[in-house]
Amino acid sequence: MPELPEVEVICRGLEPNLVARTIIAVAFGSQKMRLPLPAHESALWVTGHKIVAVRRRAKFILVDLDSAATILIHLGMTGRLNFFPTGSVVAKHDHARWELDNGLELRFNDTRRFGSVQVITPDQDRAELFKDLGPDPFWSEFNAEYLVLTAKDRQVPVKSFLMDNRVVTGIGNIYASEILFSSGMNPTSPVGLLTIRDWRAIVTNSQLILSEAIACGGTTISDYVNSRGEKGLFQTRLRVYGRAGQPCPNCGQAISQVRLGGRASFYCSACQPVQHPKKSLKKTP
DNA sequence: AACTATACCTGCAAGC
DNA sequence: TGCTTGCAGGTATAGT
Repeated sequence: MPELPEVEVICRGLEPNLVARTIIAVAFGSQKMRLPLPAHESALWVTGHKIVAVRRRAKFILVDLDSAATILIHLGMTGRLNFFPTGSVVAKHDHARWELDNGLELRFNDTRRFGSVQVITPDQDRAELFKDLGPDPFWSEFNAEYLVLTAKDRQVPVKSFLMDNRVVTGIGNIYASEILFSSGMNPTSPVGLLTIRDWRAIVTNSQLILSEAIACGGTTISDYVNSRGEKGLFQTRLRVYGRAGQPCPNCGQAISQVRLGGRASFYCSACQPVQHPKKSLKKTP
């Protein structure tokens, strides 16, 4: 469900309602998640502690506590975080509940259970936790020079590359298609062929589209809602995602669909032509 | 090392 | 009205 904009919108919605609240009690469901739910002993770091910050790293939500522990939440495809009155009826797929000192409890609901909830204790190495994650699209480290270097001699389709956490975090299946459309790049292009100008366009458009999507409250295709239960609006601004056969907003030609890395990918074959190498890469014997 | 396919889950829509 | 099939916003892993 959620990519960077949706997770960011959820974080911003949670922040004023969580910071300075104390967690009174914690309850977990019994169903298996992608990662095991926190062990019982972890309650020591959570129960009776005050929330000091709510942050985002990649598609993770970090809830920092005054115990110096952090609750780390990933929403997977269908995860939601919403507030309910304490003691109200628990819904199907509610897997975690944090009771607060204001009569509300925060609930993590996740139909498909691809999400995760972890408690990071103060002794755990935070750098180690995120060591395989690339930069956020809004960081200065995400720039054309970095991308040229990282893509050098590689053949992966540029769309799969943009969705690779180790390269850049937060760009998922919807926004990858949108960013490449805005950049005039064919999603199948092998990354090694892109020029520094291509990467500059991709960096600029990534930041532009992701910030627009945040401003619109994210994209709701079927079930995404923010922390107040409201849908996003960016789905009305999608230009290619989910629009196979419909006219390209630029040139009117029918939008094409192709499967890359097992994911549906949308593009205009006129506005996003296939890349051709400028020079032959063939070695002369 | 780089790349691809698959697995993990539930729910929904489309096709028969 | 069922039943089957394929597909969905993510990511870790096993295999080529």
